[in-house]
Amino acid sequence: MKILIVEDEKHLNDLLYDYLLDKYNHSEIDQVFDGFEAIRVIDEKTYDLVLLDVMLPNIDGFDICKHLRKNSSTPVIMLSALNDEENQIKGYDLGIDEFIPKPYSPKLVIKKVEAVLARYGIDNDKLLEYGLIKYNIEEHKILVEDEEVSLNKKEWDLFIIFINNKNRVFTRETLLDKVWGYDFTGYDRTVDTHIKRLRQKLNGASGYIKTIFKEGYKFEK
Amino acid sequence: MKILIVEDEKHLNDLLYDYLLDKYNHSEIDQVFDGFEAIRVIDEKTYDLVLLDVMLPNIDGFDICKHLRKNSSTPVIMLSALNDEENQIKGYDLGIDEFIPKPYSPKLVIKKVEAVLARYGIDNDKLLEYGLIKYNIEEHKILVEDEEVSLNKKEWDLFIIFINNKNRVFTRETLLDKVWGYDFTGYDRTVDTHIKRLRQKLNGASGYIKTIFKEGYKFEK
DNA sequence: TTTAGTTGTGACAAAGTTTTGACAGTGTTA
DNA sequence: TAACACTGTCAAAACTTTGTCACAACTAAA
Repeated sequence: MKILIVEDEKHLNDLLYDYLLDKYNHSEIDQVFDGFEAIRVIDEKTYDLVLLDVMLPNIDGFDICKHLRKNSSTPVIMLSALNDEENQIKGYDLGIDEFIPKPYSPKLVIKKVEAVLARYGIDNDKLLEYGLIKYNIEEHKILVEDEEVSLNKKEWDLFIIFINNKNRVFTRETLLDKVWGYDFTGYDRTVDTHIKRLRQKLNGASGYIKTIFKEGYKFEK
Repeated sequence: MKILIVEDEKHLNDLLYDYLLDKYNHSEIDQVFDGFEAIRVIDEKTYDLVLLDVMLPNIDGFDICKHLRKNSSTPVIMLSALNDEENQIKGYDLGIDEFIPKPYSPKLVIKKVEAVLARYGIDNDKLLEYGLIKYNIEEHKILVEDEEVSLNKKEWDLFIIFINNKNRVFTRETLLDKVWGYDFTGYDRTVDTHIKRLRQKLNGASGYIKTIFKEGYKFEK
């Protein structure tokens, strides 16, 4: 699940963040603090839900909502100190899902979030996402472009290391230590073979495993 | 930056989490609550720092530390209610970096965290910047005017030397020694060719590599 | 302005690395 | 036990990187 919090008061933003993380603890929750940033992240990433304050530096919540609605139907919960009917109506006209007047209790916000997510049938299925890949480490499950893929032990071990250490370059030797164990006495090309097999299974996401010539491999979108 | 908190009391764990997140707000901070989990995540992911409680369900902090030290030198700060000299000594023998007796103030913990990270020269791993160039050595990544550029090994090695020694003039001979090694027996114009290739890839920042006629090269905005 | 010495550049072949498919050994399961 | 899946090794193929060279472009000093 991916949730974006747009709120310029750091304290409130963090409060929401903590409550959401507590409730949806394997989710990606992003925080931004002004209108420009909000537009930037909205354009880059698709969220399951946006919590949107109205009064923001640079671009206000209404305009952000307008922008968002141009090409997405992501649910929006609007937070506002401007608790008058006119603003609420303006919000609903722009297609928001809930309007929560300030001051609010975080618990109320969580309730509304649950309600909205339920309404859209979005459930907190703990599938994490990285580009084309969805995965759940606990359930040992991985989907690539929504197709379930089954990995062998070594492939899975490699995958876990990569997904938990995105962007980091691993030498073959390090991978051997981590996956095969310190005492493995074989040949370091073995890593290549398993990388090959993992790449094949990753299909469209095979390119996420990058070869760093003469260094090793790294995992990156 | 990646920090792991191992502490079984949810309340204390969250408290540390909040303080750390506030201080290092773009970092990945993971929380685990018992010994088995701790071992699992330690094996999967490489952290920059581990905060480790001693009294834990399943496996205690000392054994976790032992396990961690088998193949890593990640800094460890140990937290313990067992505030006797013997336990502190036991901890330091296992290679921990700091020992903080409970009860502690979160602020003290943050201070110690800062101190340990500084001691190891670990900084909040954003992309470093120099003029038009952004780079992250660990991730083997370089952006020029926000476009990612891929460098070959030799180009990368040259780049690293330059970026770490801005303004310094290097003779071809010095560069050969540093990049190619003392035993390279080739021709010193090889350097020129690689400089050419590096400049081409640096695009708009190509002029940062200055030719010092009859001396060599230097790197400067 | 000329000249000798330096540096920049494109092409290319050699050297080195990585990818890949095949195979055999090992383990697992029914 | 037979069928099957998983793993490590290998060698050949595919691909990248590298060093050298020849010539063009430039620099500095006479």
